[in-house]
Amino acid sequence: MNTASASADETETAPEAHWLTQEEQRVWRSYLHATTLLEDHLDRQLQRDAGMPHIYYGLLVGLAAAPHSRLRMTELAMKAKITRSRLSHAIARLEKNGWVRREECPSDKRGQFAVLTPQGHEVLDRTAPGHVRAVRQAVFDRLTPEQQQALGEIMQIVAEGLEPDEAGADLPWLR
Amino acid sequence: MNTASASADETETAPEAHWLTQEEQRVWRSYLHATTLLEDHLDRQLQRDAGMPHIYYGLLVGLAAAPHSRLRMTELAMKAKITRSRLSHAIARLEKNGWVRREECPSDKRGQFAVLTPQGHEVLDRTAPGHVRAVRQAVFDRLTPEQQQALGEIMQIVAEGLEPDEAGADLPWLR
DNA sequence: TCGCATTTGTTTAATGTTCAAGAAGAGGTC
DNA sequence: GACCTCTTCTTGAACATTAAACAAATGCGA
Repeated sequence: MNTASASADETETAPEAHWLTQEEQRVWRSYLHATTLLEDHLDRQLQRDAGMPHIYYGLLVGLAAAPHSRLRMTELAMKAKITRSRLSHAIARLEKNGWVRREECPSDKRGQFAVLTPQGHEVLDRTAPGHVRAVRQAVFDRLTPEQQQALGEIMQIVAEGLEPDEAGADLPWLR
Repeated sequence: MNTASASADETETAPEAHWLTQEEQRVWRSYLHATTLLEDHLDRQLQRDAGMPHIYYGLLVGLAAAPHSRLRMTELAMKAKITRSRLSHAIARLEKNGWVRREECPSDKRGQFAVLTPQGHEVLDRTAPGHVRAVRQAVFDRLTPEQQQALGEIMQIVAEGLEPDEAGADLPWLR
């Protein structure tokens, strides 16, 4: 039995609300395969060359892009689309590596800043070219300009759909 | 300093091999945001409704689609695009839940089959509609037919690029 | 047949993530 | 101020993944 296709006696007609059509299935499978393989690929590339997983690398990039290379924990979690708990653990590890340090927030004693250290900057400078190359090879080099544009639009739509404006939305960094 | 943009004195011209253009950066960031949020969303949906993470659910789906609901470990790892080690752990857990059982392979004494149990089937039947609904809401309902088609093509290209035919390719299930 | 590299799958330890709970401060209302 | 609720961030335990090492079987070539 197939748990994601149209029911057996309905070869392919209306996009029944509860199942994916053959074509939708193909698209969805491609999405899962590509994202799984790409995540694995980039994780390995960065683990090998920078000594950290892809998401940790993204945290350093996020800090580097911020004024004074510093961001409140919640802001950084928001940029990275992860939970504050996950961020806490991650920053603890990056701190141990000497790539990030914490600083207290003067205006709000609950708050903490994560600050990129010079060593953190250095790791980025050293490893960014290799990482960009990996992303290019895996993605941009294989797509036409039209496909690149379409990808951007599609992903933005999906991302926006998952972080609605309404209060009470289940966003990772508010959990 | 920005570790993924064109260098400071080059506002935006040729797509320099080692950096992403502004536009490429936007696309890449959208990709990362969408995939991170979607993975989180589906993991939570399935953890809540089916008591397992998304990738485990995918393993059950893979088995359900196979003849006799059974697959060799390596074949299943290949379908799911994961390592055999990861699969071993996952199947151990699913076995403990009673959703999968292992069977020896008669023709190759090293081999093992993973087999979907009746309870495993039952979990899928019970939870598939909710999962399909979540996927629809997050993805297909928000995209035009053209975008859906483009997404399928793009993701297939990326996936293919990451599993080349050459011998010696670093594929998860061969590690 | 022997020897040896390869394939198949598991195991252990280290690492990373999730979940639930909680400490501590902020901010509002009375 | 006293009280309450919400926000911010951390913690510890349970769960999941990765990495490296391994045992056992296969199968190929001498």
